Amino acid sequence: MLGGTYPPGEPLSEIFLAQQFDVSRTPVREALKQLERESLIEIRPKVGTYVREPTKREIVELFQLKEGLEGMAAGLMARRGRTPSLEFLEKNVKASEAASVAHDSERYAQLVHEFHWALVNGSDNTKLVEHYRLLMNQLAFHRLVLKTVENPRRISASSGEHRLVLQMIQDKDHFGAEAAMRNHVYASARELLGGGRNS
Amino acid sequence: MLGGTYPPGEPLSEIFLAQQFDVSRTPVREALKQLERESLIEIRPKVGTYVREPTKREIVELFQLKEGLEGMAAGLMARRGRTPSLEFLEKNVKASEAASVAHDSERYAQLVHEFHWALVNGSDNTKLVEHYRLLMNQLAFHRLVLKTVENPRRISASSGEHRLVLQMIQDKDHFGAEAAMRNHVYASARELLGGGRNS
DNA sequence: CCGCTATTCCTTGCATACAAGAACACTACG
DNA sequence: CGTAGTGTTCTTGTATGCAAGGAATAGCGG
Repeated sequence: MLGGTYPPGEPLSEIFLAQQFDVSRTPVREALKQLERESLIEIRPKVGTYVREPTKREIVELFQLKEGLEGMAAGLMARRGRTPSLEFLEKNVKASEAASVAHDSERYAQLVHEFHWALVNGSDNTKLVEHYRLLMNQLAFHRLVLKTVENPRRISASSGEHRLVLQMIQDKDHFGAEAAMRNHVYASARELLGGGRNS
Repeated sequence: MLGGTYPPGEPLSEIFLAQQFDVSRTPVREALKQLERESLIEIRPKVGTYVREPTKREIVELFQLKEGLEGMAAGLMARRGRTPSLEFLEKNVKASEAASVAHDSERYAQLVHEFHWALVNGSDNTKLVEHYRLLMNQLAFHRLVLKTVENPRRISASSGEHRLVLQMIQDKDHFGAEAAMRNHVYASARELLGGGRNS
């Protein structure tokens, strides 16, 4: 629904959105209620509905969760042996390394996105996938995350970390895979947030 | 809302619930939509609304998630030093051990519940708490979990595991705390589900 | 007696009218 | 000129009527 971008803090009246999508207020209200449960908007009763601005602390918390969930996924995937997800990951890492040496940061960003999702899906745990989707919904629409890291050094390091995670999964080292993935997510978050583990 | 127990598979008509709570269908519908998002019920359009029965696989997946999230929480809490949550945990473990030797399984079950929640809250990560709450909502209403384990041997072992987790947190060993908590959750789940890591 | 078909009843989905409350602007008074 | 009071207008919350679709059942034909 909110495919585009509404500025944070902007009021979203139900009647306005209803006219936008040419429906009544009822389905709009249902959608807004969902978005409120996902912490994407804030509905103040009898006052108005506003696009929510995540606090810095929340961003840090979300990245901590991301680290834990993706680490879990890596560990679970490492126990599974050869799967279509693993083959996809292998091709993805190869393509990432190619994009890295070619300095094609846009393509690399896309491949990174696919890598993380393939890994989570590869965990073969639908509940984990569902929680991860919720988590990413909160992070994805934040402009902080949208600015793709274009630092060539970071891209090269990130690519190496991806390969390390892949290697651990191939070796069925679930312990190492989880650690490697956590380290990778932590490093990426640190790059985005500017260092410092706690707020 | 669903404080009580509706049998799984039972149809829940909106109009019936509306009469039950003496409100119109609109707020009932909103509540049901939320419960559907939490996978507690299933709304088949133009057909009916039914209490959802989690599959065995989903139960296993949820326990895997529980293991990961509670492990995360233990690790995060171990980094925090002395907090009110830690003091609460210390008192809780003492009380648990007392209940264990007294074979008061009912009191022990209550203390276990408080232990897990105190630990998650002690992580000081509101997003983690929120995801954990969602997770437990799916598990709590399942009768499988409600049958408190009354095996004295398991109670004794569980109590010891709680103390070990507490010890690791006191020692600020976040790595050990996470491992100990994971092991505890895994052992408890195994007791409930009857062994076997995968379905 | 069995199978097919049409109809009726039930459900949820949507649109709209009304109610309640909060914020804001305007006015009157100190 | 400042401030308190009041009225208007906006918002969301709720109730209700209607529409659409699926399922079960009754009726009919073989």
